[in-house]
Amino acid sequence: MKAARELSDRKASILRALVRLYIRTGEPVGSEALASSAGLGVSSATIRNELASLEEMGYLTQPHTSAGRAPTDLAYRSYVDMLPARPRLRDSERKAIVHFFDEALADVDDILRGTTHLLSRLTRYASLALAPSQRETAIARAELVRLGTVTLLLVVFDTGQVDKRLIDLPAEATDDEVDGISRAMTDSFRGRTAAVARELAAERARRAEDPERAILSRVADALTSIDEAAEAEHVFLGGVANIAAEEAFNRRETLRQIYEALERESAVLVLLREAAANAPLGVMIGRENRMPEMWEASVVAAPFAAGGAIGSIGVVGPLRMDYGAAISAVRAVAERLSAAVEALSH
Amino acid sequence: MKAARELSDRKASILRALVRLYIRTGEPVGSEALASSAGLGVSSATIRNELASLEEMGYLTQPHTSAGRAPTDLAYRSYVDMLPARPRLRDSERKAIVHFFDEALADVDDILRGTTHLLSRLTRYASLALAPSQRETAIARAELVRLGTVTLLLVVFDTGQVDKRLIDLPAEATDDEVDGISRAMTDSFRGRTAAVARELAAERARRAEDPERAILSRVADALTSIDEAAEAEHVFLGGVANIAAEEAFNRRETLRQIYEALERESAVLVLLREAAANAPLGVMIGRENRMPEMWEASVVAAPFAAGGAIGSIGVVGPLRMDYGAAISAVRAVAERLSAAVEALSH
DNA sequence: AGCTAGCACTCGAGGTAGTAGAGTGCTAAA
DNA sequence: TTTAGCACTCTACTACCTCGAGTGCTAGCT
Repeated sequence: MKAARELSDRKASILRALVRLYIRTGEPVGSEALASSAGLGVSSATIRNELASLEEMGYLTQPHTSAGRAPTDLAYRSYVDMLPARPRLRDSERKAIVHFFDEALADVDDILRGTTHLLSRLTRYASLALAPSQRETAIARAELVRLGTVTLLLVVFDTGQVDKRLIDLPAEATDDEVDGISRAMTDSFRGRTAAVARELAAERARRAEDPERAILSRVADALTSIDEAAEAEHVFLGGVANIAAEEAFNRRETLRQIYEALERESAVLVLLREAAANAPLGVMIGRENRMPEMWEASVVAAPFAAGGAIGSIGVVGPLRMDYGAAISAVRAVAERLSAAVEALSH
Repeated sequence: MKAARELSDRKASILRALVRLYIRTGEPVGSEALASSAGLGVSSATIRNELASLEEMGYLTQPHTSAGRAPTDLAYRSYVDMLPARPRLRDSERKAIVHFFDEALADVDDILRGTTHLLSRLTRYASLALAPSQRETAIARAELVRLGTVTLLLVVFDTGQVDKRLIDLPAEATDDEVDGISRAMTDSFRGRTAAVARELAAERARRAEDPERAILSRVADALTSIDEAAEAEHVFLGGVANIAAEEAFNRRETLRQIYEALERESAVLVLLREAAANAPLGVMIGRENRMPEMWEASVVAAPFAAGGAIGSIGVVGPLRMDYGAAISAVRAVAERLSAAVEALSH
């Protein structure tokens, strides 16, 4: 695959038409089909010459000599880069999106869960959502709740997200002591991030006597864990059956790998974070993905704002996905989502 | 398919051997293969006669005249019923299970999430878990947390599970009023189920003045929702890539339907609840499942005890799953799981 | 009465051969 | 530089054949 020099206008038009056709049919496209499709105004022979040239440049492949050409990753990349910056959305889709976000009150997690369903209904691809990192989110309340033999550290963030850890308190701690520490925590942690709260707890532990010392150091450990998990725990998937339904994933092994990757939260995290790195929207095509399991797939993702933090949503489909539709859907949903999530915190 | 009369000993042996072989190879089994397999002590001709008879009785099908026989659902059913009541577990598996449950402290949801991974690693099938219904679980703490414009109703159950709902309080409610109600709630809801708490809130709302009346009636609404969602919200899946990897699901459409069903929490709920209805373990084979989407699959599931409530875990695999292995794994994990969850609440 | 060896029969899997047609690259003329 | 024309290539499809796995049935044996 050679370096991607600038394409002539005509090459670009031909490439665009070819990719469009290939996305629709999934069959290698021949020069004749291109000539008779929308007005390129040149004969099939000319197109043949251009196709040979495009192939040499690494944009196309030929399954065999007497077949048409299929796009390479590079071709999809050019195609996507040539798409209009703000593609139009069908009315019915716009309506579905607006309707969804008019719905009942819910917290960020609920909204995101719903968003994945919305996105996969709109696009017929699998969809992903990554909640804004709670690392930057302030704690609204933190407390200890005694349950039988164990105790629960409960942390409520300003976004309405809740995280919790079981901790094992020393047997000699009385209910009153625990309640006292809980009340002190609630006051001093409010408005801080989990990481800062951890430091506060650790420091106070250092200066305290047992059992308070023991309790606070367990709390600090749990807060470390909460801080670390703050990103990973809130990954949502929707419409994964669309992957199994997608005929472009014709090899069993491909299918398996994709499902395996989607099941690893850490993988989804990386995928979404990289794909949504560019505002307002990013597309990762085939081998542009760092994970080999996703080399047969493309990801269209967009970040959304939530207070200071950033979340992201996206869809996963085959290389020959309908990029136009996916981009407009993801983009429109991300915009509405930003608005909805921002509204939550004001 | 005729009624399943009692099988002669020889028919039963032949059937068992055939199913075992078919599970291993996935190919229709012929009389010769059966004769040369483990000691039935009769010739292939005799076996042929028996096979013809078993086919007439509805236990076997023949893809075409010159092929061997494959088991029907009925054959799998007999096979499973013939399996030893308490199948043995391999040492390595027992060790993996014990090791898993020795792990760190976690709440019911975390344990179940981990359990699905454990089960699908052990069996190479997809696995499901359904948390014990919170309908019967007592509330350990309930409170209102103000977040910007909205307010969060937070409910912590004795099992360590947490549920929450955003509610929209009347603008005229002061922080003090909300705090007062929150404190009163915490005291009066402790030890009650969500449904009972709802009644308490509703009744108190009837006797109160605005804004308390408004607040309490919103709380009652949210509690209704929490009570309703108490079962549905805690469904866990693991190892779903195993479904895509399973070559027995050779039709695209089958694969799609299974993924679609597993994505519907309500479907998984029904599936697990029905399959795990019989203690210590239940098996639903193909068309025994109520959902047509699952007619190409089997479910092995077991209930586990959690205080008064019952949860369940299970695996989903092809009709020709290795029932022996699946049953022993599910059973062993369910037993350990019961112990681990019970330990949490004492 | 039940079992089994033997055998004719059936039918799909897999190989070979031939054909149609889609698509190409090249050449020569406009 | 473009294009009509054409020879060439290669797959998909079909028809046909053969092989062999597996059957059901019959006749004889225990």
